[in-house]
Amino acid sequence: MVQTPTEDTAALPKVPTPTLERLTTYLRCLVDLGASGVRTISSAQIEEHAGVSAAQFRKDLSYFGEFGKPGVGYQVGELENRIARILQLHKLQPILLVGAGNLGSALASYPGLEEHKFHIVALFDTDPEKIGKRVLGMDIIEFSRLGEINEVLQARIAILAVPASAAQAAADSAIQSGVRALLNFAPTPLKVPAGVVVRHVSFLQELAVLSYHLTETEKRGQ
Amino acid sequence: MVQTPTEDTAALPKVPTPTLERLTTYLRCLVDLGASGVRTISSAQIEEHAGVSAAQFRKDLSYFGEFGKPGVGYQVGELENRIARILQLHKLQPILLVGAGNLGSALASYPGLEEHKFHIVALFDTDPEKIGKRVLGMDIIEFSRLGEINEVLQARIAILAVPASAAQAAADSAIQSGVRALLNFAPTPLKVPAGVVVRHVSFLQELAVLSYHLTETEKRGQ
DNA sequence: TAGATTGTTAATCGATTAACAATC
DNA sequence: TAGATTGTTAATCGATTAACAATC
Repeated sequence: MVQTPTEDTAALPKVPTPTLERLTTYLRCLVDLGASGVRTISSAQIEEHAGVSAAQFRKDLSYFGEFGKPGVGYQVGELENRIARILQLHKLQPILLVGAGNLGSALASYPGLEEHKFHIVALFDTDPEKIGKRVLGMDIIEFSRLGEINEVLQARIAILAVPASAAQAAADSAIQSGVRALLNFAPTPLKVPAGVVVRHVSFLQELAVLSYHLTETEKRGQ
Repeated sequence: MVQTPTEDTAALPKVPTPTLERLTTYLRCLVDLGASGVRTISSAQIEEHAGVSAAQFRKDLSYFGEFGKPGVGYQVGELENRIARILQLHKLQPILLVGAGNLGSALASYPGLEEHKFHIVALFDTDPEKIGKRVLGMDIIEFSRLGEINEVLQARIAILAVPASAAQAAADSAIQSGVRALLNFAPTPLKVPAGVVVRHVSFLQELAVLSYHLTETEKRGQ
């Protein structure tokens, strides 16, 4: 196990994305359990409450260190804090929201955003009709001013709730202004430089997958 | 390869979920290419336009039959139709929407729904303030009437855009009324009987994954 | 101490990628 | 026919599950 001199950080095993996604599930589960007075839990109890196998839960945590005591289990409060810290949910995250249509406005007022320390700090749109109108106490700002505005705000995350035709331009501007993570609600893939992370949420894609499974279950049932 | 007598259908190889998700990407790509006058495409061109490798594309299609001609490629229009058919996007799909808050209303008016033959046929909420109000020409109906209403409508897909606390009850009612596929926007896992498919969309989960990656890229960059 | 439960290693499973024979 | 490109098989990669030694 000789480390080559050029690698100065002992490359930790890369964390699988499904593991990261499950962390938020564990977190919600822990918050719930904590609220109902539970102080200690075992991986078996997580399995029951979160619907993720005990083995999977322990494996997931193992990417980040040791969290429990053999024979005892995990401290609810402590585990909650440590997972929140891993996901950076312990400190305020400023977020840009591009697109102030129906979806954008709904996302801006999504309950739980603030609770998870996500804070939408600016709202952009290209529609002159919308500029200056207010959503949740924020002015809607002309999209072309994104760069200038984010110079001050320094947000690193942007949500794109724009039509497919506008998505790439929105992404480019955001990245240009320093954004390094994009949540894309537009039904189109984005091209981004290395070092920028994109997650894509597609309402229609989800429905299509369900639609496929519908006929499958019918066939089986029939 | 002797078929046991109890298995009356030659169990087709199960289609991986990622394959189904990519089908919608191909579809969009094909629609775009078709609109710009392209008649024939190769898997290599799909790779370029859709950002999915040519090998992956061919493998994905292979679950459903043969679609192209060696040495030639695929007919854009034909492939488009066949993929739409696989996903059942060729016939109207009635959908129930439970929850007429900000998110529910935004989803109801999502552009592209109708284009993909998804049709929201009823909108439910428990809030007495909202009952009878109209969204997109539809009355908002008291949630307790879901069963009675769907007896007539016979929708098999429901979208849940309700708070976490109401999600399980909404799912139960929908399933009771004949729904077999659920798209869950509530930040909580659902318990459903076998034969019911659930897809879960979690805005906060997506943001949390991005948030994690942000610090990772910073570490690497640093 | 004995019983419980962890963290980790090894075995399994499934999806992606690469390679190529078949064929237009 | 020769060149191009498919559909499929085999090799690789990565994630999940199972098993268990370590330990509270």
